[in-house]
This record gives sequence, C-alpha cells and structure tokens, in this order.
Amino acid sequence: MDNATRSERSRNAALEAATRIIARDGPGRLTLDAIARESGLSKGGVMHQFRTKEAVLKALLERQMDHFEEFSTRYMAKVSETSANPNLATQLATVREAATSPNSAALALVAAMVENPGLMVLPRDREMKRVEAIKAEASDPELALLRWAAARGLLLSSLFGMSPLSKDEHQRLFARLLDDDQWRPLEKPDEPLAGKSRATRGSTAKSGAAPAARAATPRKRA
Amino acid sequence: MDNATRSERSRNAALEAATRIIARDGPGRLTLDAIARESGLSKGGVMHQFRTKEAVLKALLERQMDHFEEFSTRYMAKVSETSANPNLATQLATVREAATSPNSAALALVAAMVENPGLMVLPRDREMKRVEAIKAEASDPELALLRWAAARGLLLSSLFGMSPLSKDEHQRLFARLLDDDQWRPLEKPDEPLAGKSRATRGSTAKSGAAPAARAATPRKRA
DNA sequence: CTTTACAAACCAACCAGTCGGTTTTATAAA
DNA sequence: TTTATAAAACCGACTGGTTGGTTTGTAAAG
Repeated sequence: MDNATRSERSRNAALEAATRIIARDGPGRLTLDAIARESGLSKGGVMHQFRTKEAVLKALLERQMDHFEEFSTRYMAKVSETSANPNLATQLATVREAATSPNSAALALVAAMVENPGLMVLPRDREMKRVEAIKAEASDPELALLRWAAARGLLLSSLFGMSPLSKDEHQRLFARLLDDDQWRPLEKPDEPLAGKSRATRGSTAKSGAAPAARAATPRKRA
Repeated sequence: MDNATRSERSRNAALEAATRIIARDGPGRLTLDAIARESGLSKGGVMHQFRTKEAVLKALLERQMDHFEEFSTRYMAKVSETSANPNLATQLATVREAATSPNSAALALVAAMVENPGLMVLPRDREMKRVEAIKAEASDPELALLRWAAARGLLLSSLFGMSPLSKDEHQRLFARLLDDDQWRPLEKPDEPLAGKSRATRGSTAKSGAAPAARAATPRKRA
C-alpha cells in the first residue's frame, strides 16, 4: 500500500476511534492508550501520526469544523439566490444539522476545552467571520444575531445532554427560527414591505405558528 | 468547636477551593490532591467529607444551582407583579447574570460533564420545570422558548470561550431579549390591533409556577 | 470510652510521552 | 530484475509522574 495512504488510513482510524470513545465513554476517558486499543493501532503507531495528545484534539476539532463547513458551503449554494439573508439561513441550517445528526462527536469540543482551553480559538475565529457576514446582510442585525444565538442555545444544550426540550419541540423551534416571515425586522416603520421583500409569503409558512401578522407597528426600544 | 460546624467549615473550604482551581487552572486540573492543597485540608480530610470525587462534583453542581436559584427567586419576587411573563423575564435575567458575573465557576458544569456526563440530568431536571413555567405563562410559547434558547446560546458560547461577540454586543443582545416590546407574538393576523390581543392566558396557565400578575399587561399598544 | 474529624503515608491503576527495535515502502545503483 | 540502502510506518515494553482512593494513626467532640 502506498505510504501516504497508509498514513491517511491510520490517522483516520485513530480519529474515528477517538470520536467513538468520546461518544461512548465521555471526554474524560479519551486517552492515547484507549485510542490505540480502539483503533487497532499500537500506541507507537498513534504517536507516530500525532506527536502529542493535543495534536489529536486539534485534528479532531478541525475535522469536525471542516465537515460542517462543507455542509455550509453546499447549503449556501442552494439558498444564496432565493434568500434575503443566505448567511443566516445557512448557519441556522448548519446548526440544526449539528444538533440533529447523531454527531455527538462534537463533544470533541469539550475534550479540547478540558485539555487545552486555548484550542477554543479555532472554532471561535471561524464563527466570527460567519457572524460578520450575518450582520452585514441583515436589515436588523441584532435580531439576526439573536436567531443565531437561539440556534446555538438549542445546539449546545442538547449537545451537553441538558436540553429540557423534547425532540419534537426542538425541531419545531428550529423550523420557526428558519422561517424568515416570522422574524420581520422592527425597523423602518414607515416603509412597509415596499420593494422586494421576499416574494413568497404564505408559501413559506410551513409548520410554525400563524403566518406573520405584522400588522403591528414596530415599537422603538425604550 | 462544634462537630457539625467543623464539618460544615471543611466542606465549604473544599468546595471553594475547587471553584478556585477550576476558575484559575481549568476543569482538567481539578483533582482531589489539588483540592486538598488549595483548601489547606489534608487529602484524608477531603475524603472524609466527600467519599468520592463524583460526590465533590455533585456538591459543586448543586451549590452552583442553588446560587442561581436564589438569584432567580429574588428576581422573580421583584418582577412577578409588573411583568406579563415573569418566569421568562427571570430566566433571562438569571442567564445574563450567569454569563456576566466573574462566576466562571459555572465551569463546574464542564468538570462534571468530563468526569461523569450522567450528572447533567441534575441541571436538566431543574431546567425542565422552568421551561414549563415559561411555556405556561406565554401567549406565544414558541417565541418565549426561543428567547430563552437565545439567552442560553449566549451564555454557553461565552462560557466555553467561543463567543464571537464583543462584550458590548453581548450586553445589547441581552437587553433586547429582555425587552418584551420587542417580541410581540405574531398571532391573530386577521384581527389587527383590535382590543386586547393577548391577555387570555389564564386558561393556559396550568400547574406552572407563579400565578403571577395577570392583570398587568401594562403595554399601551395603540 | 466511643464516635467523629482530620492527618499523612501509602498503593494500585493510569496516563502522556519515550525508546529501541521490526516491518513495510521508496529510491536507485548494479 | 535484483540488490543495497535509506526512510517512513509501526510495534510494545518501559518511565516518571499523577490520580482516585485506602489505611493507619491521632486528637478533639460527645
């Protein structure tokens, strides 16, 4: 077997073993010996691919981030033409994906934090760019940020096993978060849906509650 | 010194040492030996008060939860008469408090999760009651839950050091979350601002906490 | 004098990382 | 193609240090 692909296979096996261990036994049980055992490799083999444990955590984090970045990119390509705020829509959908998929491997995050809290700058830096994009495209940046925050709240809560919500509620809330018609900005009270303002109205109203009333005039903050 | 208070003092010293360690060195550095060193007690003394490390974590968690429950109770007493949704208001304020205060000791949560993910049921069970109360008092339960979720998203993000938001943004978002006028439910699309759109919550309020100020609804709203 | 609170030495298990050695692949001269 | 040599991948025993927990001993409280 080719040398490069041999390495690739081993690295892959180690990382997959790591995610399995975290999901099954919790982040506290993730040790180099456990990875070796679970992956079928020897300790030396693992150490050859990752010089330290921190390197394993880092690779785990990056792997996870890349996976969702790919999801993001694909989703964005689909909605960038039809949505008024494609960045927000994409992030909401991505977070929902992360919360829905059996990907409890995002607990790599916790493992990383415990071992080396400094690693958290990796996801944070990526998130900053996304938040910037969301703010830039929004007519009401604060509202957009809050929708984003709500999605993250749902994700992190369920990720840490402390979500008090049922699966069904969880899903309904995400659906509503994604429905733009539910979140008309409260700005520009004197220019009601004039220009474009999204062509579809009743069509996009899927599961959520009643379709946007909106008659109510926005109210400036105190 | 009285025997009971002697124990009390030791338990307290150990738990405070533990929170100090977590805040200063991270959850990964919380060990029984470290607690003994930091608290001035001997390891034997610590082990006499807590039979296992899990017992320490559990006590830490409960202590933390009690602290915020106390904050909640006090806040609730203040707003229960003036707010239409005192439970939501209280939870938002409490979460903001948790995110704001230098109480990074809420990281006890992380420490607990690493050691024994099963401990997470403790905070979850308490949270369930609160969520029930929030739903019961809300005219638009989903919207209320989403405000709650947003607050948690902000809290957990900053707690894990991966919040991409500035302190200022953070605070502004919480302020907006707390402002009821920003979150009018989108109900009754065919009954634009007629008489009292909401106020009929009495029927839906079941066993939830806080019967609270129903008559309130001080909002003028046209 | 019995029980409780604490101290200090102690222990077995575990952990991240090292090291000498073996097998497999890569390179290239014969 | 064969052979020689180097380089990369891999193995598993070992090490120094740590961890959760135990044991033995002592002093104070009841």
